[in-house]
Amino acid sequence: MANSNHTNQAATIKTLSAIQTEVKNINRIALSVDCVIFGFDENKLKVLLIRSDLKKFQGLWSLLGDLVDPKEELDSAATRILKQRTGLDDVYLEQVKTFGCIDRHPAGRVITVAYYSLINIQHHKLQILDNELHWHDVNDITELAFDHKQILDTSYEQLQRRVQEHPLAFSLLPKKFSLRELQNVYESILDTKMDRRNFRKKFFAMDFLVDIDQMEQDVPHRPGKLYNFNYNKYEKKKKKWVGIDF
Amino acid sequence: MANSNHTNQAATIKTLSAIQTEVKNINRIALSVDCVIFGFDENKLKVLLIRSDLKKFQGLWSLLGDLVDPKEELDSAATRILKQRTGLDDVYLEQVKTFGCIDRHPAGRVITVAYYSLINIQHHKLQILDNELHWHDVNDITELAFDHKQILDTSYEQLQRRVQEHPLAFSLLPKKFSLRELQNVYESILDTKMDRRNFRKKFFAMDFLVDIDQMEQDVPHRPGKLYNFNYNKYEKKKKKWVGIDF
DNA sequence: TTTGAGTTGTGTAAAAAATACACAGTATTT
DNA sequence: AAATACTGTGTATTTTTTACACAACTCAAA
Repeated sequence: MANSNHTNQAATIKTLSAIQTEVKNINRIALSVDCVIFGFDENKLKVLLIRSDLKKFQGLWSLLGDLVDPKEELDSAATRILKQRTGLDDVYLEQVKTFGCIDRHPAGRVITVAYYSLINIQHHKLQILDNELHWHDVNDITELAFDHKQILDTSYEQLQRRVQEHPLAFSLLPKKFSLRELQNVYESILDTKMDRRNFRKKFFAMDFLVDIDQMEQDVPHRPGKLYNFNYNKYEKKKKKWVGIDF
Repeated sequence: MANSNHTNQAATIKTLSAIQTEVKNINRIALSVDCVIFGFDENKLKVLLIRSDLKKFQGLWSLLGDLVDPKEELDSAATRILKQRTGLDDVYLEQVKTFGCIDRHPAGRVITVAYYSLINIQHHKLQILDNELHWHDVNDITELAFDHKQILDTSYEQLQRRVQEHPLAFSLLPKKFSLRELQNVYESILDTKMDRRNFRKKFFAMDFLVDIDQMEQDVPHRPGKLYNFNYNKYEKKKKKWVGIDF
């Protein structure tokens, strides 16, 4: 096979300069990072999209992405994009998958590393003055530029799996939240309804919620208690595994 | 930020040729695929390694990888590497993560997409005549070339999670297997002991195992029954999800 | 042929977790 | 003052998970 840097002949040790020649001259591919930025508002899971800046996709929305600089770490590129677009750093960010279809980008071979991030829309609202940048209901999206619909779907599926096994939901909420808000996050991400009493029982039993002795404000009904999530306690007590279940 | 292909100024539509110029001239990075090939033998989880063909890492073992050709799909590159090294196609293969540290490769910026695959060592034994290619106990590995130890660790952790939620274990076994062999796979991957009767009960209750009415041969003790895994039945009946659990 | 080693195959009782389910009380709006 | 929309709480039932023991079988070695 052409361009192999490993062979199965014993004792074929390549020099570094030979490899360098290969790396420099032959197999170079453009690399981008795309961020699926999730938020939660109006009891719906949202994703932040921008109008495509490519003529070919004019009118379509796309994820927030950028080329990776050759001197830039992947995670740093994702963090940079987030910071540029939302003004936020210190957000939950996780690599999802790398998408490398040959013809996914009209400009040539561009492979992209997808990340998703979870942000608290309230903290962020100020930043979207730009009317080419908008929050969209995840479930209303049918078409996006490039292969971004596929990237969104994959990220959403990963979020659905992860949110059940890790305390991600809190990243979509303010530091103080009511149990109803928390349940709404789960119900919208997982697209299901849960029993309110059992939901409460479950979270109280976990014992990671801190009752901060405050009540909701400005709700048009009886206000509920507010809680924090205690990440420290979680880190100490989190369980290792579960069992075989498929 | 330099090289941005998205801006937050409304109505900035880039032409395709402008983007093409960027992609061609600036942000090009070499791309490779590395495969973590897991096997199961002697009641241990194994990984297939090759002696590094780079002088800098002479003596160290490394994962099986190669540069991706600009005209090659990522999955195809992984499949190709597997076919080259093991002679097998039609194996379980899954993308794990992309590793992009700036200085991970001595030849310059090379980012690598890691895959893991699960193969049945028996089917494969013939192919390793090459004494630079060897199966190693996963748990005995302390150092590898490049950042391959980190890639292995990440892949192994992902395998541990996945094997509990998906029927992967069967890919490490022959089509016909005994329940003890199956339990040994789980115990070695998860590095734990399980109760034999409860293990059996669980798998029989799932109802995906087919009793093929054959017995183990050539075992130095009372032979057990052999089973197949019924993937069709699994695909039809697999559960959607579980619940909040962390 | 006997014995020891190493395994197979099987069931039940107890504990833990998940589920289903109803009503009185409180803040807000009209 | 009435309507709305939520809060907060407990129990009984079902399901799942866990812990645990023994007789029978095959092979290999004495």
